[in-house]
Amino acid sequence: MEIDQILNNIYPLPESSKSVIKKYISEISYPKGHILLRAEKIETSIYFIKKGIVRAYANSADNEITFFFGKEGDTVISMKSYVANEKGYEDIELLENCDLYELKTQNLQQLFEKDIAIANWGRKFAEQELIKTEERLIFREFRTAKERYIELLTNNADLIKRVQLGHIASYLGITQVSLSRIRAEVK
Amino acid sequence: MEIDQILNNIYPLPESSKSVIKKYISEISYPKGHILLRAEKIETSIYFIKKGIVRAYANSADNEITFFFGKEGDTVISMKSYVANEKGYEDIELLENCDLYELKTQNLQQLFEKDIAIANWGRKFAEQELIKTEERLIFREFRTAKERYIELLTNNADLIKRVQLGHIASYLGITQVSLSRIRAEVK
DNA sequence: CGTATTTTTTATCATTTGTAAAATTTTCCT
DNA sequence: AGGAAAATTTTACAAATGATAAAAAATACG
Repeated sequence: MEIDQILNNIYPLPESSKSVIKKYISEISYPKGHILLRAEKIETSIYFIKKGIVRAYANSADNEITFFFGKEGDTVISMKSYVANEKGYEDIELLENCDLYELKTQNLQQLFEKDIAIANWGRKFAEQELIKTEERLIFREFRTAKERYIELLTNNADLIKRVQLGHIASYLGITQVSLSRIRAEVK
Repeated sequence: MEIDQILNNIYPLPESSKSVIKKYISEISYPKGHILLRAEKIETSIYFIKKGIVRAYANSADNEITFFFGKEGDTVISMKSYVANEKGYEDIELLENCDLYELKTQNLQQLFEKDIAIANWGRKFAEQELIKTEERLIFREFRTAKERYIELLTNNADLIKRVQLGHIASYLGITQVSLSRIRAEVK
């Protein structure tokens, strides 16, 4: 997906503001398996996915939980670094070879102070991510694991094809063994 | 909590921008039990809590889930109405008599287009809500129900005193019976 | 192509959480 | 204060999910 479309999907920008942002955006590719963002670091870049798929996961003592998948057109970001300039809680791993657009947070922050259209673009970006996160938080509680799987299968069939089931299970909030049971039932 | 402090806690605004916002803010009180925002409506106001406590809950076929508590200094908002101008998924119920500051969304949206400091204030507001929501989504998965209860007890003791346990249980993602079992253990 | 590695499935048993209903306590109202 | 209503706790049982181990299948790679 091209950068113009990605920026516009978040919030339509006047051409002048868009070309200002684009001055600070560069393209970069990394191979499958690369860790793009790290939980222990204050990250200084955000990325937009041109091609490929990534996952965000957080670790506690004994287990690892995948809580986000990003694909073409999605933004990859350590929200904690971006918002609070603090270490995040997530690693981001590339699940395929990826082509990315990179933007330094610092440059974006400066644009927020100077260009009101870009400030509102940043506002819309946060608002949209917020809606998505809030919906996930709420609707997870309303559905059983099986229903959540079927919903993912219906709305994001490609995700299930492109991502290994252990990560999907974690994203759904169940064990891989449970997911396997569900799949046997649903078939 | 006074409106100046509430606005500033989100993001420090220059005096000029703050007085512009304050022109559009009025005070209003409602009694315990009042439904401030409704799921079936596109809401046209947002509120800041001067005094009192509220809960947001969503309904599905058979059950109701509380997913947010707001108290002094917090913002009460139908995020779906505010962001997308669509019906939300939540009702907001006042759990005590409340004193509120009211701001019409439409007025705020107009200020976003004209005043860059206010646009960045709106951006920061969404970003901070996003961080809070994301943390809840992630860390819920890492802790057992008992750990989540103890955490709430430690960090929000007043909430447990001010809110009935059925709502607390729902917020923690468990049944009231489960919470009762946990409380018997923890005591 | 064949072997090693990774991923997925299956089976068993233990634990957690839910459902339903009754008992108890607290709150509210006159 | 007294009684009704609401909230909370307790109990017994059922269902869902987790943990563990091992087998089967798919994939990677020399």
